[in-house]
Amino acid sequence: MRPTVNDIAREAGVSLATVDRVLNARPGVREKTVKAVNDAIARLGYVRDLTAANLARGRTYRVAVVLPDTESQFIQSLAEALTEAGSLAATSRTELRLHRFPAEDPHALAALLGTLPGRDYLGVALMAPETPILRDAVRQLRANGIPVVALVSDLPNAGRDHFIGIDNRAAGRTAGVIMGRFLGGGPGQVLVLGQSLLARDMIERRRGFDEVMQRDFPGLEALQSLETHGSPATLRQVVREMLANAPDVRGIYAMGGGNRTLTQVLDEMGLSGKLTVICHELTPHVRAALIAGRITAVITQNLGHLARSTLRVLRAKADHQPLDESQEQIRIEIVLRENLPEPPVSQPPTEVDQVA
Amino acid sequence: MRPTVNDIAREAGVSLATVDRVLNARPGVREKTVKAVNDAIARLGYVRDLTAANLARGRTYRVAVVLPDTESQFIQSLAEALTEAGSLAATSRTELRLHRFPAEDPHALAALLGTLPGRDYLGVALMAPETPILRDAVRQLRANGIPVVALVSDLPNAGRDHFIGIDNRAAGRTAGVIMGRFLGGGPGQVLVLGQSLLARDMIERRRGFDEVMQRDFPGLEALQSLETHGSPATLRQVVREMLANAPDVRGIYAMGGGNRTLTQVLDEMGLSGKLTVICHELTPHVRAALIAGRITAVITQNLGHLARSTLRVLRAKADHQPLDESQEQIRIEIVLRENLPEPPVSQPPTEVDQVA
DNA sequence: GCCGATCTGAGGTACGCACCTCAAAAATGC
DNA sequence: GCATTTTTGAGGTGCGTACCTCAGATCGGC
Repeated sequence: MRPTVNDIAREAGVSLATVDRVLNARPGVREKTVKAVNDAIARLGYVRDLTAANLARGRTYRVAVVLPDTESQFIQSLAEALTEAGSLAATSRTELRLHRFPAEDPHALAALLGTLPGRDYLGVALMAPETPILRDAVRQLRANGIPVVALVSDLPNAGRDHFIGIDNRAAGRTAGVIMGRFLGGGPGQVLVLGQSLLARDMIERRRGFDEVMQRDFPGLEALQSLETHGSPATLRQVVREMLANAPDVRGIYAMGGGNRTLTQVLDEMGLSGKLTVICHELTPHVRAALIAGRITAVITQNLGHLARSTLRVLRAKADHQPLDESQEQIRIEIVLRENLPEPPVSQPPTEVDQVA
Repeated sequence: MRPTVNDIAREAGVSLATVDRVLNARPGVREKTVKAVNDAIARLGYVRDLTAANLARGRTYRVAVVLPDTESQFIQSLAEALTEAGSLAATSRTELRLHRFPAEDPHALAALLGTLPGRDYLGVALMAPETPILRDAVRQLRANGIPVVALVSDLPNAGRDHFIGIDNRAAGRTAGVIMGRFLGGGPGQVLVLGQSLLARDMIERRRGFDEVMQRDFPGLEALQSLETHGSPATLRQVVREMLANAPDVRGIYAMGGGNRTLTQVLDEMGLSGKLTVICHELTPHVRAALIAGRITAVITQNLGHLARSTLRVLRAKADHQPLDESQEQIRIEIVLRENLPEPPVSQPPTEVDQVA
């Protein structure tokens, strides 16, 4: 049998109350006694039973996730992954609530964040562009003792407690190597598309991409980034224009968003399968395009891991416990048609228990 | 507050004992009453609190992991990952014990497996070649009510309960595309190395590799597999011989093991960085070789995920609970120098609790 | 309408821990 | 050595569930 608090008390020659004070870092215990208890713990190899501890504490981890209300497949998949992770975690006293805010309205976002402290949340996960207003709102939350983690896109200057997502610069480098290698090092030109050159993740991807292209593939020319501002019409127009005027374009790097429109345009121009197309995020549409050969490679992150990591990190932060960094690191995945993972079956709500 | 069994009892107009019987599928409850209880559960949105349940049950998940005693870096990394996952899971009443068996001795393995039922194990994870003796031993375990999962290399004919690892055929295909693309489609020859052509995973990787090479890269010729039998000397000899006689070799696909020797030989021959080298498993040595440019790409699986998945699957099997298949699927990861994840810091044993 | 068989209810104990109170003991200041 | 403060002990309650016992209710068959 594994040792319990009572064993510790006996072994250390103190009472259960004292062991409890030591274990939970409550005041009123002499240094000497603390040491005696810790020695006993070490000697017996005691491991605290967290399930029992949480049960006794009667604690429920209520956590808020705040996402923009964009209709993009990526956000939608992310929301699904989070919801599913939340429902699976329900058996371990964890509750996840999703909040959406108007994508282009920082004030609405700030207002939403302002209401959170009153709702008994133990932590907040947030995906949003880093505006000054947001920074203040995040600081406010943290001042209220609510840990904040940034999701997908980092918020370094807002003082978030943790960032959950990939290293976008490395992701850009990865896209660069694949593009360069797949094109045999050149010669040729590469089109680069991005929603907005102001978003932090886009900037970093572009920087990483250029790094590799310049260093390793001087024979290839990466053209200036084209901004699409999330508008299909704009995307359609700039791509058509560029491809018509630049016969040397052999590859396209889509740094974010608009993949559906992009593949459509390429199809219309009869270019599907003739260019090396690399994009981000394995959404259902991208998956199909990959299988059909319209997209060559995808740089992506596992949204399931991201969602579960979010819950784990927020719980750890709420408990002031250290993280298993290696588990929380989100990998930069390279997906080709050949290593395409099975599509996640969105599970029907189940009555059955799940081991967390 | 979330509803408890007591709330269910009140809502259904029955006693707590009856609710308990329904929840745990114990006999002695009329159909009608069962339905009443289930209705109440649905109405209140009751979710069983597994932590409390396990606590009350006083259950400890004791799990055995059986690995060959090979000294390879892969097995070693795997053992480390398992140990770490086990120590992190200790707070949730889970105990993992590692057993090793002489790699080339199926009888010793069978004998070891035979002793397991007496040791109060709730499940066994096993990495071993599928011999007839092993098949019988596995059947014996399962006849004793102990679930068995295959690790890394599948045991389909032994009737394992689950396989935890990558789809090796798809992994071979992935290696194939990268090889083909990186070599610009040819012309040229590709060397293929494997420990033993009898091991199931090697066969499948080769099959997948050939599939892609033949279909998509007819300009490239994949040479016959060279067997190394895990012997550095053999590997050294065959590689030297082949490379000396085949000037058209532009790539090497190492299907498993011996990566350390391989990079050494290439170094000695002055070929490092001149060939496209693709191997499996991101061990510390392979990581260094990747950074140094001696290896081009690695097809790997995340051993941390694999270890955690092992524990989750065994617990679920022991509880006769369904799995979250999408979470348990081990991905085929492609690692280049550019998307190399941070090395896992092997954590010092910590006194602090971890949320599971 | 009686009998045995089958269901159901009430209540208890236990799991390992958190957290509370009150009083007793020990250490400390003067 | 006394008063004061600090440390410690003993004990209790509750978290949500499992599992056990025993008595009472209901059912089916005849």
